[in-house]
Amino acid sequence: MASRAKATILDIAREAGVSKSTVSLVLQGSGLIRPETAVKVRKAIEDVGYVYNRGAANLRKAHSNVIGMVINDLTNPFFAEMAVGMERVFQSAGIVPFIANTAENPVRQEEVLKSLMEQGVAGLIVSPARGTTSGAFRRLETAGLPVVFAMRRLPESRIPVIAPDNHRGAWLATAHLIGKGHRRLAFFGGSSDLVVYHERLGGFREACEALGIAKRDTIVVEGETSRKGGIACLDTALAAAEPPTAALCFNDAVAFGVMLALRKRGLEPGADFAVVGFDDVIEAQHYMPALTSVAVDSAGLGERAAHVMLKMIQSRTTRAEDHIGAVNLVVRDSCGPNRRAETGDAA
Amino acid sequence: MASRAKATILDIAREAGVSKSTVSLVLQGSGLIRPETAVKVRKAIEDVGYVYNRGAANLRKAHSNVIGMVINDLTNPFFAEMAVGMERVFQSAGIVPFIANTAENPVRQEEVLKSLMEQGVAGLIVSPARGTTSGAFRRLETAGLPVVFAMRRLPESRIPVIAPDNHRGAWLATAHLIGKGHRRLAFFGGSSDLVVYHERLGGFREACEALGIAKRDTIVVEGETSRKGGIACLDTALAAAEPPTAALCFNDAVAFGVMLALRKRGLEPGADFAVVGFDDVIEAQHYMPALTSVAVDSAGLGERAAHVMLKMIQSRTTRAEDHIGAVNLVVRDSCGPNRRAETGDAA
DNA sequence: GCTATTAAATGGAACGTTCCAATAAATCAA
DNA sequence: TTGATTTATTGGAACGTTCCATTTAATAGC
Repeated sequence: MASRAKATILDIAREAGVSKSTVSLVLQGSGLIRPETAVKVRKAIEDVGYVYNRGAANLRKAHSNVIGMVINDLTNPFFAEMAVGMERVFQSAGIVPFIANTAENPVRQEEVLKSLMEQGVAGLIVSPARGTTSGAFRRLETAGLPVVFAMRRLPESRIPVIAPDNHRGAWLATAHLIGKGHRRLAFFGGSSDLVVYHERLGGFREACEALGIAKRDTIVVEGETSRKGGIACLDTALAAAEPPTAALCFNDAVAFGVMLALRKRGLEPGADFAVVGFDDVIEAQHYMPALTSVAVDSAGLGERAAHVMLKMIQSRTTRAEDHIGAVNLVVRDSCGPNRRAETGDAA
Repeated sequence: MASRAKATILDIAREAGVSKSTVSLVLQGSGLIRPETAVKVRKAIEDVGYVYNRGAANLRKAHSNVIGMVINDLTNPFFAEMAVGMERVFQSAGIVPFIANTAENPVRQEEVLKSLMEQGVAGLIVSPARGTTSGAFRRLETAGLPVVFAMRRLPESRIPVIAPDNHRGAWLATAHLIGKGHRRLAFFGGSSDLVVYHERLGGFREACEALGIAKRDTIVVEGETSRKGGIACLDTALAAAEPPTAALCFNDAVAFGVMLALRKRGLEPGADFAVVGFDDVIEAQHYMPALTSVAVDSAGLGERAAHVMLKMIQSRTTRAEDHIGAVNLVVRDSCGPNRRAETGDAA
């Protein structure tokens, strides 16, 4: 009947006519108490509207069952899917993940990290915000808290990372474009303060070199990793003297922007200009034309990251191996007719 | 430096040569301590790698600065945007929101709610999972915790709700369709265990009646609120003896599915069959054809909900007024040529 | 009947904070 | 000087749990 002050274990004890220790034992499902007593206690718990105070408990136990997931952009379905993947495995491990969004803001990230620590989380999975300084994680490392990075890494840091094989993904996509006969290629979107950017751009560059595209026949346009960014990139690139005929985009979002901008200019994505995305979000297959993209299995990587975290917590270590997830190119319609359907005239 | 055991306020006190009370005062920025002392203490805090234990503090203070946001589907951009809107206002109020995803699973929701309560949150904003029983919130109500529902409401519950004007939105959309000359209309997607469903369907029904469409010329197909669901709905509807020529969809996701299914049948959305969505997610304007949809301003509603929560916490009440957000129909290309560009031949 | 053994329940200290009441030191009024 | 006032600091109790060491009750062995 909801008395004003919050009910505690002592209220239950009084109600049930036992000691607080007995109640505590019941709460943790100990087999030491007589079944009838347990029933009586559980009834009292129900009656007084008790809610367990985990903060008080952690004061003694020191080991909480919550872990924090710090995500740089929840509105990007790519990261949302990753988060959901993580949740799945934590749930079945009886761990409650709390998600916090940083909106790519390092200051916000700092706050969020602090809060999560104060709350006494058992571990942290972080997809760092753009522009994060590695100093931000020193404190967590010295605190001995298990931390793993997902999707993104920091330049010089010993924190384990779960991420896709960005280099190879970019390589595959670039090779695909070249295989379609394109000779002037662009790399659109992203910015150089992201390690991922260098990985993907590196794959692009290496594929170009290996397959005989001169560096002067490539153009790299940095930009926001959003539709808006993609639109801007295309505009910049097409203004060049010898504009590219195909682009590898940092991101699916950028790719969508590029396709939009193409249409606006009366150009048909696929036929007049080839575009490849990266991440393969669900929308990719539903766009017109369907986007060819590098699939990275974000949910799978999320699950992987969660498993690594669980293992770290279990073995009370702060070290773990990096995991580089396999990628594969999903060929759809945004680079022109599909190879299988072709007679093979693409040089 | 990282000594093994976690540093406490007493370690700092020892390090700085003051009492624990002094450290506590410094921690909460009290003006009572001499500046030089404060500096000394702050240095010690840094040196020992101290992390504040909010659990212990809450044991005395009882008022925490974290609130929980329980979201039914984070992978739906509509809800993700709402969450981000909430975050914005909480951030500037110095409150840390923890997000938890229920994936439309009432059992999961129960767990998440329990965890959040145990963690001692100051309030809860919930977008209830499908099939939530109102009993799930009784406990929270009796615990005297401020709770507000966002976007969705429960059948018989006195918890304040922040939601769009679903009835009016559906009415507007339906009227638009009828104004375009359609005489056989469909309502696609959603299921009757959602209150929102009844609101939107009600608007649809009322508009039909008011504007002279007989009930037998309408068809209502329940279905998943996803692309997949939309595809299924269209298939069902077109199999009818006198199939509809236009549809109001429960959801943008459903609408995307319907457009996809139309294309697969060689029908052109807009020209051969009109479709209107609901929610107006960002993708709506980027699809081909761009989707006409009822804009509900999810981020704005999120902000509104957060403000209501803030006010409730401040005034330590558990009551608040409902807020019904204005909606408006954003006319794009999925219902055929735009009125303004027309000569007016649509009957 | 008496002691051993097992089973069930309990009191008390500890966890890391906050905050009240108390002290100590410095300043002021006379 | 003495007492009053202000400023800065401090000890200790309390918050709601857990868990160890103990007590109490029940059962068994002889």
